[in-house]
Amino acid sequence: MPEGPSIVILKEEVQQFTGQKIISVSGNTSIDINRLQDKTIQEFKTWGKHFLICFNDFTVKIHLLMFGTYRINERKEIDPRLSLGFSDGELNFYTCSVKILEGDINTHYDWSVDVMNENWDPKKARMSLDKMSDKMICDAILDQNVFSGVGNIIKNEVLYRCYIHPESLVGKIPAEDINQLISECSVYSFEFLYWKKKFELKQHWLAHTKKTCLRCNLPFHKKHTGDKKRRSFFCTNCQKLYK
DNA sequence: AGTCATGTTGACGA
DNA sequence: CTCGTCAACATGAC
Repeated sequence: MPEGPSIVILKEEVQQFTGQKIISVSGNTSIDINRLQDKTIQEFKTWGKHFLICFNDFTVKIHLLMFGTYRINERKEIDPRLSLGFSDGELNFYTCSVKILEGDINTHYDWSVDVMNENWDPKKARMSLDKMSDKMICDAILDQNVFSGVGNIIKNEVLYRCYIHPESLVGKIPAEDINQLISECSVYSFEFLYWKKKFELKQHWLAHTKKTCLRCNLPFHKKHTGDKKRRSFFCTNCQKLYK
């Protein structure tokens, strides 16, 4: 379900509850949910794939992992991990990780590494990559401390767009290409958001799950690459391997 | 029907 | 203690 853009959509969809008081709370999460009772939501935020429900002096962090889902003013059959009731609606989360972050949320997150945040700082990504020269780019792009919000789909699409083989070593990729990769991580994330809202994300995939390269018509390669062993779809004819 | 995946954490062992 | 590996979690698409 979730890469960064999907969590941005979630944030937009729950805006009706900003400033609302939680009048009932339940769920099978292990956190102390009583703490949320009668609290007012100050703000919803996201940091990459993290969905943040901010209160005065603490924040509930929700991570949907691979299979998490949510419902707004609806319920699924299964028990919610966390359910928040308001005077005029409810918000339900299923099969996700729920944690509490104490104090000022700004002390927990560096917003400048989130590719969809207004404070996103490409130069910072550049500096981080410079320290990872022996890593494969497919792993570096998925590093949430460098490109928060980027997931496996975005990884495959960005590498294809930039003509870079996923197993290329970060330190061997020309500076110009690195800069383009960094830029595309953010640019593609916003395109992902735009297409996902129109329910046409998949039809815009050029690499992810594809069997043939639309540029040269040769078959794609599918391989679990890097330390993370995540699926990569790539064209060895069009995407250059720097090693 | 069985396999696999848009992800991360924590336990365990070397 | 630290590093690396891997199981665990849990749903739905194909």
